[in-house]
Amino acid sequence: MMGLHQDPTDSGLQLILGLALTSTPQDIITPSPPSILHHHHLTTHRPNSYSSKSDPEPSLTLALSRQTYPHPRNKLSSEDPLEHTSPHSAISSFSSGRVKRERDLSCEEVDATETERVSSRASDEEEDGTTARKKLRLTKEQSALLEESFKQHSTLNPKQKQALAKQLSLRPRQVEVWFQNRRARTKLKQTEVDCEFLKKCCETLTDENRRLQKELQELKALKLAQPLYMPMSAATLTMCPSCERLGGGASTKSPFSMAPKPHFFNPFANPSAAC
DNA sequence: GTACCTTCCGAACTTACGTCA
DNA sequence: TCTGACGTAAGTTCGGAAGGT
Repeated sequence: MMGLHQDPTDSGLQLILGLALTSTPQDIITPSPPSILHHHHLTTHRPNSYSSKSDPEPSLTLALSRQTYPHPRNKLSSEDPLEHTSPHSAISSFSSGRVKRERDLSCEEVDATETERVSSRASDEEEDGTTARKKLRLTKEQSALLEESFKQHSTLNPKQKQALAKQLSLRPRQVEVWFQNRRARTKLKQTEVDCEFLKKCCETLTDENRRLQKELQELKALKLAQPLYMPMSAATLTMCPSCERLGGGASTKSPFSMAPKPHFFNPFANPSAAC
């Protein structure tokens, strides 16, 4: 997906913001219907990684995609009877602005009883009756293990969640939340990286555009200075102003002949669009 | 076969707490 | 000591997918 992090959400329907780095149809800005945009994932879709030197014309797009990856539930359905954690079915209780999830008490308290005895965190308010939300601070060891686990797989199935929770002396819900937030942070970070990347591309393209405009002006001025019927120096007319290399050769019949195919600038492969 | 409902899950968004400069 | 910024744990809402009827 996005080069660094394999995110299955990138597949599927996309709103592609192309940067016209290639001449492929991917450069076309494809609007998506509002219904699709409603639940969107702002991602940058790059078929190839940033550093792919083998890709002469990287396709850089900013895509709104719809997730189509197989749902985790499919592979682990009903493995975990404790994981009936539907937010829809969860009963939320409000008490002086503090909110608590009832399901943490009902569903996960079973396994939480042993773990919370060790950690004695995140449930103090549940035990003494107050509803003040206390902020859990994970220990270094817990964070390290979670990170390690996240590196292996960014999503957990219930069994993995249970095992990890037990190992960390946390509730499965806490592990789940940590992974959710971790995925969100990863995505945010990647989005920032992508944003910077797009900015740089935009700057490069702007510079290149400016240079080409200037080049065009020079050519126009040259054309006006030399009457068309006068014999012109082939070297002057076929010289690339960018690299000052003589072009054409035997195949160059007309000094103003156009290239058969538009030559798009590729900031990754060529420093100059003309050469 | 399909329309509807239920359940489950993840993403997105939001809130609130702890830390630190 | 106060305060605002920041990081992050946790709550809420919503939509999609799958299974059952």
